[in-house]
Amino acid sequence: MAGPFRTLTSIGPKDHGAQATLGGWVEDVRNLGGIAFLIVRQRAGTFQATVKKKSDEDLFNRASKVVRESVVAVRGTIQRNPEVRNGWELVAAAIDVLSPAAVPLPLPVADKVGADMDTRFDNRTLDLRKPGVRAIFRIRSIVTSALRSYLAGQEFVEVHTPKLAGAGAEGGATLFTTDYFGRKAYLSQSPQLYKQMLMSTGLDRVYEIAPAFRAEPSDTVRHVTEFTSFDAEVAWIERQEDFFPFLEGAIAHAVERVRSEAKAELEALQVTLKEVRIPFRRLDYSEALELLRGRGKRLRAGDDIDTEAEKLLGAAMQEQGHEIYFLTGYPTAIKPFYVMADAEEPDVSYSFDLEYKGDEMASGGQREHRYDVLLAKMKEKGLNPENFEFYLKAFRYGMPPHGGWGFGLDRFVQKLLDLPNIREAILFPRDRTRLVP
RNA sequence: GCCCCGGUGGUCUAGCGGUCUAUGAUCCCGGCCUGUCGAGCCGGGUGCUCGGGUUCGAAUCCCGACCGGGGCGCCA
Repeated sequence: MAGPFRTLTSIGPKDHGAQATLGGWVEDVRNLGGIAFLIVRQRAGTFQATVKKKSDEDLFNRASKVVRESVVAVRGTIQRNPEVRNGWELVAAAIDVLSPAAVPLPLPVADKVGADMDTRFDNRTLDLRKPGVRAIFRIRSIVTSALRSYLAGQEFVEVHTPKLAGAGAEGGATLFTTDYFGRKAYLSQSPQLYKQMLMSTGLDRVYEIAPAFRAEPSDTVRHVTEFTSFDAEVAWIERQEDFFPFLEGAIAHAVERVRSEAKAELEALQVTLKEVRIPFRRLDYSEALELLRGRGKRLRAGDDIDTEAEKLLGAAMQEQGHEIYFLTGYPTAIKPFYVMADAEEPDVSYSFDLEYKGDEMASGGQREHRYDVLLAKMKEKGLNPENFEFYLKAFRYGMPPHGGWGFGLDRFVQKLLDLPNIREAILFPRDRTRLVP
């Protein structure tokens, strides 16, 4: 099927002499006096349209005046030419400006100067015209596709839980509120409660890739107020390690797919991806404290691992060849009510964080499925069970043992591609100050 | 929320009390050029975030506001 517009990738020197119409954004106009070149950008790269003054002076004059970044359709003859970058050029017979670009551009697209992040996000659609910026989102798409196909192969069901909620997940401090026909509603900060509820139904392996909202006024390169969470929950486990292979497999598969399917994008970003070896290293909390002590950082048993400690551990693991590792056995006291405590040592919980290049990618663990214990822990954490009746109901009539994780997709893409800021991995990021575009 | 740093043409920057009628690049406009591909050459164009203060004199120093970048806390 030959549409009116040909893609650059469908054309080569073999088409020598053929008529074609190509569309794109004019990246540059070079008028050399008697000959002019339009460098036109498409999804996959650029092609050159050539106009000679002596063959069509009117066309030559109009071509020379096209404003950069305008959308044009160029009709002409494909001419083989080894001197040209693609090995061919389009000798133009007609050039239509389908949509002119205004002057000046608020952001340089193909210029030799950069732009600040703020300027770029204010003009994100122009920013995304740059091949390196777009490459991030082609890769992100491969990642989500790989996660889905891997888990589908493990008999997971993809689910979608509500993002408007009448009660918070684990408290209330970090929730955005909104008006719901005169009632107070919240934007979901996590699918945690819902995916657990599903474990009581027979949909015993579920995952969800969806937005989560946090009203934390965080101001860092790894926090945004709206992020994409890759959550999963697995029932019929005996210990949390039983579901680790699913997370490991999904990540390894995603990296492999990116390595094989995004070679051009990785090159545009100047990123080399190493193969991910599974299983990942498991580092126990107490082992981590000892390791930190050896590096001059003293934490008392029960303390949370702060950012400095996290970076130190990351460096230590990296030295041992572990770019990615599980940090297991966090103190029960610093974990939410739904995590299960160790049967032998109740101060230690069946929980973990997944660390990647010094940053937290995921956290999860085995959940408390015993109704009475769950209820007691909820009260212990100062939560009112009445607000969670809808959730507790799922535990009252038979809940299998289960566990799962929440994994930050944006953060993963950031670290995978060594991006300096999580916002780079999000098309239209939302942070403390940015709500537009 | 706290701490550090910063706001100069459309964009990215130099300057950090007078000689700033503000640097350079990119961009835009005009001119030259028939093979450019980071095109080249010549000429021109646009700017000190805002409000107070210090000073003979402020882009430059001080205070405040607003905006931005980074760190911490929190976490995905």
